Amino acid sequence: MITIRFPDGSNREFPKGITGWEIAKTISTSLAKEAVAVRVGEQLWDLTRPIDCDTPFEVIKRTSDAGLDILRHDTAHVFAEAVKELYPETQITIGPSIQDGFFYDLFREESFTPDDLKHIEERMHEIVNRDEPLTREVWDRQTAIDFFKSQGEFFKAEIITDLPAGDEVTIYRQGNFVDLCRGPHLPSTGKLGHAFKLMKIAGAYWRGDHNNPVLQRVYGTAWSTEKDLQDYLTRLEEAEKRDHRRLGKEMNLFHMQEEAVGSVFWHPKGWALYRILENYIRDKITAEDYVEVKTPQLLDSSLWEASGHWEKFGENMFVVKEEDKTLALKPMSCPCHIQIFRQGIKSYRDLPLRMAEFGACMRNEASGALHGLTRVRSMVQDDGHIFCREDQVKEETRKFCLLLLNVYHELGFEDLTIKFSDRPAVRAGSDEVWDKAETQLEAGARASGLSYTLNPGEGAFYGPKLEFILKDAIGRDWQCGTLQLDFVLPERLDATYIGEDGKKHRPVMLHRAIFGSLERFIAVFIEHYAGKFPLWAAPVQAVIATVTQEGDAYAEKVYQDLRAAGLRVELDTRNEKISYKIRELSLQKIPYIMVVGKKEAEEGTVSLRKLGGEAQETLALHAVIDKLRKEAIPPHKR
RNA sequence: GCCGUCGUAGCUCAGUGGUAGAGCACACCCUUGGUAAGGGUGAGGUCGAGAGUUCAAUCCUCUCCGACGGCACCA
Repeated sequence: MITIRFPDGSNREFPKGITGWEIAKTISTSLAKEAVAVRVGEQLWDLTRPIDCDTPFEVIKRTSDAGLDILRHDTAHVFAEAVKELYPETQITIGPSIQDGFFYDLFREESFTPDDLKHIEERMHEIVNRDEPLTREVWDRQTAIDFFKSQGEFFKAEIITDLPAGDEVTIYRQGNFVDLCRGPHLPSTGKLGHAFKLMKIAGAYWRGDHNNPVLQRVYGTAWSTEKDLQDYLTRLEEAEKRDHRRLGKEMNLFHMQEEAVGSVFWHPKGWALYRILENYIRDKITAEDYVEVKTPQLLDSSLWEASGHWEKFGENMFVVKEEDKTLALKPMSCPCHIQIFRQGIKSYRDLPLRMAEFGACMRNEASGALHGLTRVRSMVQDDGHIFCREDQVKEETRKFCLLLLNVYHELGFEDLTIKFSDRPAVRAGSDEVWDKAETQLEAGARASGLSYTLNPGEGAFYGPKLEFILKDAIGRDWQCGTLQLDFVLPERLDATYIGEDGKKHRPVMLHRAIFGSLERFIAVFIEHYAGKFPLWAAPVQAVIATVTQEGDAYAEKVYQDLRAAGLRVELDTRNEKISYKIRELSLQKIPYIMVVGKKEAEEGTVSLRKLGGEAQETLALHAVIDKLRKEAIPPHKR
């Protein structure tokens, strides 16, 4: 007999060699039905694998995270089996589970088409219906390698060859399909169910290296129930509706075109939003004793050579030849800020010196990297550099973190994660300097009450950094804010200050941004609010819409009064029915519609309708002005 | 940059080896209508660019440009 310990702490005895599934059945049939695997000690095991010794034990249900993971992995196997049945010449490589589903990387001369995916998906459903048992086998390594080679599966053979020497080579068999896999898997394909769907085909390099062959990657989604699948597909649709590229067009905020790839044409409403956010952040940093500067965009290559950018990022810089000179458009503002710092002699009394710029930067991003406003070639950073002494790093870090948290909070973002990236393998500066830098940056982050995850080895070559990551509506993470410690640039560009001792010292430089780029942040802002901006940030805060021409004169007065009160309003006196105007203005996501007709003109009122609501309230004109003015106060002035 | 898909009216999209169509938007007319689409008429396109095949190309082939989805990249 063996003793099985359950998660609630209870123990029970079972005969040696009992399977996890059998144990689950003794608890309840519904649990056994929900079970996809079991946890035996630290490991996840197949339901059908015999258990030989005393162990902590837990049933993994299909709805749990670990369970879903197994389901998705199983779906990948069923996918691979279907592919091998339909297109036997295909080599299969890896097929892991990922967020919301799985992917499988395939090698085949011919491209898979969307039609092929349909056929594969149909075959997958058939395989599920066949209810093929999955069995686990432990193979000798060389046997496995030879087997896969004999099957023409050279990628698989390579994977096995590269497995760590001590690892067991386990094989899973389902029907005629044999695959290398760590497991665990469901007892049979029938248990998988039908809540999966193949989504798209993409290219991916073998082992993620662009020197390797390109494989065809098929993405699929898989869930424990068909309802979950449906919900997921609905979520995708909803996310698409708030895609900033779509809303940018629909709301007439901006556009992009062939002649300016990677750059933005801001339309009046988009530019209004841009200026509102720029001015907001300007207010915030001014209150924190930043000084704002503006530096050149076109600079001689000698400066970039001195700063190290030429060597390290030259490929991403736009270069301009001018007679005997070589100039480059700035990809970032830091070297320029050091030039300002270097003007005149700085004293330790001048530190910390917080220098900010809305810096227009150009980076020659790879064409495939461009994406709406989130990845552009021409952008404006809410850049800033804090020049300080080493002993001021902690306090400056703390201050910045608090400012950033406050800004994100005021703008409505609460879902924030932080990564602390420490020294990379290739770096400048001594270990002693890095020790100090990491310790202080960490201490500063701690002092602000932030929790963060470690991102080992991902720091910049000149110093460790904090990355602030927002989650957008589609669930994508966006790195917006950043704080980077830099001991190298001040050295390279020879920034000094005079210390208390009367001698020259090197300042430390903190590179920092809250939005990152205005463009990217606006994209995130649009998606976060699905275009329904808070009143203070809405480009057009209200539209006065007339019912008939009888209301025109009064509507004009309302319009002028609202404008005089500092509100961004428009007047809609078109010859259209009021319901038509309401529909159109609602689709434009105008926060308030003010309906003005004969009745309102006589009473000196407006009928106010809030976006998303159906109820209206009729208020005196002055009351409406008060109400909107109050609501339109930016968060930092409340 | 790489792999794949796509590019037709301002927008969303249909379509065909014999030089094109819908809905919305736009213009004009009728309508003055009270909270998510009133009606009529009209204008609008070198079918992304270039080359090739063909009697004939928006459609087939190739090259280029761009967009989209991934991959790689993201100081």
